[in-house]
Order: sequence, then C-alpha cells, then structure tokens
Amino acid sequence: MAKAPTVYDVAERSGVSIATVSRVFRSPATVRDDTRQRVLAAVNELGYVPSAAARGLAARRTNVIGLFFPGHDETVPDKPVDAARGDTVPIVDEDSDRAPDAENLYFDEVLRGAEIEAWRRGFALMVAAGRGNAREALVTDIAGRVDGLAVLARTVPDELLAYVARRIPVVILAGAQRADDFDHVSASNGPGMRTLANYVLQDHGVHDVVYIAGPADSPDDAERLAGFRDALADSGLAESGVRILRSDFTREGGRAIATRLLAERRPRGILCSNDETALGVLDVLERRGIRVPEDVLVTGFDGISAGRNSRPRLTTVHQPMVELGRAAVHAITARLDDPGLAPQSFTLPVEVVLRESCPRV
Amino acid sequence: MAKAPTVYDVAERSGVSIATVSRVFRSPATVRDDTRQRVLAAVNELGYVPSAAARGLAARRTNVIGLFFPGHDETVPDKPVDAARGDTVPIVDEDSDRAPDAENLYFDEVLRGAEIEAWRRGFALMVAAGRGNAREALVTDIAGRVDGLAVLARTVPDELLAYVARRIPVVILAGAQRADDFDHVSASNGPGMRTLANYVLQDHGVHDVVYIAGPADSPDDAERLAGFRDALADSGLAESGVRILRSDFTREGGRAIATRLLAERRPRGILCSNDETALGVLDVLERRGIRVPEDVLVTGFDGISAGRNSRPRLTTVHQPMVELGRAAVHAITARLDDPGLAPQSFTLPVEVVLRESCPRV
DNA sequence: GGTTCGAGTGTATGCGCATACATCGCGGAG
DNA sequence: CTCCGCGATGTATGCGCATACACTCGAACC
Repeated sequence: MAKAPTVYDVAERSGVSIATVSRVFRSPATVRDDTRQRVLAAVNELGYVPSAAARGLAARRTNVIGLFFPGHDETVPDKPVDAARGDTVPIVDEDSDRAPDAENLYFDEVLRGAEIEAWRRGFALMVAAGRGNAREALVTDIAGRVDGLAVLARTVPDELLAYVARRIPVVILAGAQRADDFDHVSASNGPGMRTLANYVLQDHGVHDVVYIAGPADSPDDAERLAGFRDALADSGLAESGVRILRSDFTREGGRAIATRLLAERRPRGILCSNDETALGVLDVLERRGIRVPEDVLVTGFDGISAGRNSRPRLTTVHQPMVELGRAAVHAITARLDDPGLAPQSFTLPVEVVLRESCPRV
Repeated sequence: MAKAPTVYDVAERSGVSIATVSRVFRSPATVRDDTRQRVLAAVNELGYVPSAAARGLAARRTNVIGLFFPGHDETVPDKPVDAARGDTVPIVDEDSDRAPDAENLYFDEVLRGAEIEAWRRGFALMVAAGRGNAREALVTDIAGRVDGLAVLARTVPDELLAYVARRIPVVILAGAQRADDFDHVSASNGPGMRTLANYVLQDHGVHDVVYIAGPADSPDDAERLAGFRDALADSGLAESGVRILRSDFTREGGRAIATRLLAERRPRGILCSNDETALGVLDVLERRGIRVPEDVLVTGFDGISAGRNSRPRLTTVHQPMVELGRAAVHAITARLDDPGLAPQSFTLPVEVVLRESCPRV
C-alpha cells in the first residue's frame, strides 16, 4: 500500500505518454498491439489500478448506480463488534427474536437483480439504507457519487427526491404509477390481486370474505385494494357486502387484526394485501385450531420466501423482485443514454401462486 | 438535469470563495455562522450536490468500501426485462424452481451488516458479485473505486487479491484464519461444532453418528471437521468408530449423500457441516418415513433462515452473519486509520441453537 | 515526386474539489 | 499607539485521468 502508481508511472515505465496508457484501458482498439503489451506489462509490474475518482471527474460520469432502500439499523445494536471470548459456545433453545423480517428478504432480491443488471451494463452498484434522521445527508451524499438512483417507494420524501433529480435520473421502485416526473418500476398490483380474488370468489365460490389492506399511504396497497374491488364487481358483488380492514403490512399487525376479526366472527376467506399480514393471520388461525384451507382460505401478496415454508404454505401473488431490480437499473441506463426521454413507467407481470392456504379447486 | 452546479457556482452566488464553500461541507465549524447560512441558501437554490469524484480525487480517498461476494448471475436469464403484457395474470401451482438458495440468504445478511456499519462510519458501500469469467476485471474495477475491500473467502484467487492489496486493505470474510497478510473475519467454526457435537455425543448419549463434511477446499469446513474430531476426543471415542462422508454444501448434495448412506444403514445421528446439507438429509429422511428426532438426530451449521422453517426445524450452530459484515467493515476502517497494523484476525462467537431435529434433552 | 490520408501517438487542458499557505481585520497586550 | 495572535476568508495548486487537438510517419494515390 505504498502510494498507488498512476498513469504517469505507467507511462514512464513503458515509454509512452499518459494518453496512450489511458487509451489502453478506454479504447484498446486504437492502440497498436505491441504498444499495448508493453503498457500492460508495466501495469502489472507496478500494480497499477485506475482511479475511479479521477476517471469519474474527467469523464463527468462515475458509472455507478445507487440503490436506496428502507433502513433496518434500528434492529442492530450500536455496540462494537466483539470477537469470541475464549471457546465458550452458548447453547440456546430458539432464536425467534432473530428472525429476519420478510421485508428485508424482499429488498434483498431486488438488490440482487439490480446488482446483476448494473454490472452487466458496466455500472457499479452502491447501496444505502435509509437512516431515519440522517436520511437527507445520506441521500445527497449518495447522489453525489452516482449517475442515477433507484429508490424504494416511500423511503425518501418527494421533496428530497426532486432535489436529487435535478442532478441525476431517479427511478422509483414498487410505488404506484404516479403522474410525476420520475420514472417508475413496479409490479402489476391491481391485476394480480384481481385475478387472485376472482379465484377465491368464483373458482372457490367463496363470497364471505374479508380483505385486510395495508397502510393507507402505500400506493401499492391502494392498487391492490382497487384490484380487489374490481374482482368484487366482476362477480357482481356489492362492496358493502364485504369487510375491508386495514393493517400495517407486518406479521404482528396481521396477528392483531386477525384476533380482532375472529372475536366477532369467522369469514370463509381472508385476503391480505401482503404476505406478512397473511402469515400473521395464519399464526392466529393455527393457534385457535381453525383449519386452513378447510375452514378458512387465506391469501397474501408478494411471494416472499417465508410464505413458501409456512404451515400451511401460503397462496399468494408473486412479484418478480429480481426483475424489479433489473428493470430499475434498466430504466436508469435508458435515461442516461437519452436524457430527453419522457418519464416512463414499467409494470412487471406477476403470477398467482396457488399453495395450500388456498389450493387449486 | 442541466449541468450540475459546482462549488464555483455556489461561491459566486453567495459572494464567497470556493474554499469557503468547500469548508461549509468539510469543516462547518471554521466558517462564521452567517456566512454558512448564506452559502447553504445558495446551495439550496442551485440544487448543488458535491461531486464525490472530485472530492475523492482531491482528498485521495473515496470513503467507499467494497464488498465482493460469490456470483449468482448464472441463475438469472439474460433476457431483457419486459413489462406486463396487458392485464393477464397467470395462475400457477407452485414455484419451487424459484426458491432462493440459502447461500444467498447468508450473504444478504452479511451485506446488511456491512451496509449498516459502513454508513455509520461515514463510508458508502459498493457491492459486486463475482462473475465467473469477468472476475478479474470486476475486482480491479471495484478496487479502483474503494478505500478497502471485503471479500468472501474463496471467491477471488489469492493472486488477484494480492494484486489489489498492494493498493487498498483487503479483508477476507468467513475463511479460515490463514497465516497470510490479509485481515480475516470469521466465525468460531471449530468450537461451535465441537459444542454441538458434544451435545449429541454426551447429552443425548448418541455415539452412533455420521459426519457429513463439505468441500475439501473449504477452510470453514476444515475447522468444523476439526471441531467434530475434538468432540470425539472429548468423549474418548476413536475416530475410526465413526464415518465421515464428504458432500458439497448444497441441499441436493445432502440428498444424494443421505440416499447413499441410508442404503447401507441408519445411524442414530447425522451431523452436517452446513445447514443446506442437513436440509437435504431431512428431505430424504422424511421421504422414507424416518422420524426426526425420534429415529435420527440431525444437525446443521450456519443458522440460515430456511432451517428455522423446515420440518422438523433444524438444530444448528448459528453464525452471526450480520456481525460478520460489520466486523469486516470495522477491520477495514481500522486498517485505514492505521495502515501499519499487523494482519488481524477476528473470530466471532457462535451459538448452538437447539430446535426439533435435535432437541434439548 | 509530391500530395493525401489515416493510424498511432503525444501535448495540453480541464474536470470539481480539498487544502496549504497567504491575507485580512480585529481585539488585547505591551 | 503599535504589535501580536487568532479567527475568518481568499488564492493557488494539484489530485489522476479523459480527451480534443496537434503531430508524425508511412502507404496509397495521382
């Protein structure tokens, strides 16, 4: 780690100019073969690694794309990392408190898609999770580092996004297709829920259903709810005939609302606006000995992996999370290629996945 | 997205020099209060965002840390991202082929820890997954962008690591504590397996066990196997008395080895070197109607979330994956603060987590 | 034989910022 | 009243690279 060699060092060593060294990396075809070999030899001997900072400055583009998603640091203690003390290994009985929340799994998959697509297109990927208070500083910090930014819906205030968007393209992930100046990438929420609801209402012939929506400010949730209402209309059912409750997209919230609901009565079907809520509902049903799907049908939305392993396994609408990440990067690079583009919206296809909690009829 | 304003624009607008503008961001305390207000006002009006490239170049440090982990792109088709065609939503029966592999979950958690710790310390986090062939270009590319690099063990050839390490600190994650010049961060593999094995051998009194190891080139696996042997010694058992098989850390591999094993005979306990292998073993046992834990005890190692939801739920040794990520970043920043530091090794504590597949006695 | 042209290379400049150093103004010490 | 010290600000420079432009040289052309 002696001070890093630069183009100048390489140029001197190989007896060419710095321009040629630069060209060896940026446009190898324009350099004669033996010259290139000589330069590369010097590069290897010196251990030269091009400085992305200098390149970014000179080229006015960093070739980095940023991904901003909701934070999760509250759950991680701020204690220093400590090493193992001796060889003592505790033996504990369970680790339920350690359960990863499914939301993270969702973003992990989005991240994976973004990572893949970014590098494929020659971009590096920088990630940041929203820290509650420091969010503003974080966002502008990352904005100064990247050529474009993908942001999970509702994690950054619009005002701040607008500020950043003056400088770089911003794409909003998994939010509704709002009529704003940002690019949007999201899943086909409405049609997905409509199809699933129709499966319950028509194929199963179950009309006695309750719909558990998510937070009122979630555009995704609004679209799903609208899809549910479409399904009601499809079956000629009056909206007044079904109950629509509101929860908060968490498993705990799902448990709470299910407890309240069951205290009154037991419907034949419970449609949830996301998987976590549905898993919470399943928890309560199991505890009460209510059989799923025999007594009650339950469905979710998202397709998180936890739903695949639940008992019973959860019927849901699967979002293409990896594809969402890829599409976000795609949208950004498209805009970088053509800044004049009108704001775009990508809606990715979903799939209804039938599992035990609402099986195929 | 008109061309981004610079310090010069801000300086002119607020009637100060560029040095003062710079100071407002780098050392606000040295700027008089009213001056700072004036500058910040101009910043807001212009939509100024400091260029990380320029800052990095001038300051000779990017404040970015890189995280390099094994690739997964093979599983993602290279087809273009396509939008939803119409509102058609297919209804499918299962999505087992879409199952995320547990290895990714492992790295997702490491990533989460790294992300948290990095931003806490004022670093941005850049991620890259190893692309088989393009790996070398990828590694040097990212090396040119960051101040330090954390690499999952066995994903980058030593030679390449050494090349990069001439320029920036490199820490190896989850590999064995080799005696090389890199910093290492890993979990307490040996003691963890020893403790778990002793629980089986002594507390359960089960001596008729088989150990299923992982790939021979995995340093983690070697440590775990050594821990198992220690446990044998602890109980005064001869190593020749137990069978040690080798698999490949995958669920599929676990199934294969279990099938072969059961064709011969059925031991009372099967200890696996990682969770995925154990899950594969459980698959086979269930298919054959062999009860776990009544007929056979099964244990894993890692603590991936899939093991929490398996049937029966898997007893394992839980690695602190989030902490691993944090520790890696910690190690890098420590070395950046003091480049002269001798190579360090952090070993993080693990926990034996008893679940149904090998319950508390 | 001179001219043209293009491939290959060198020279010069600027990207936007941090920072060492210089400068300025002001209050207190002498 | 002068001098010093110090806080606040300005000036000048360089970080390492990409690239526009200039230049050289040999081959093709008339």
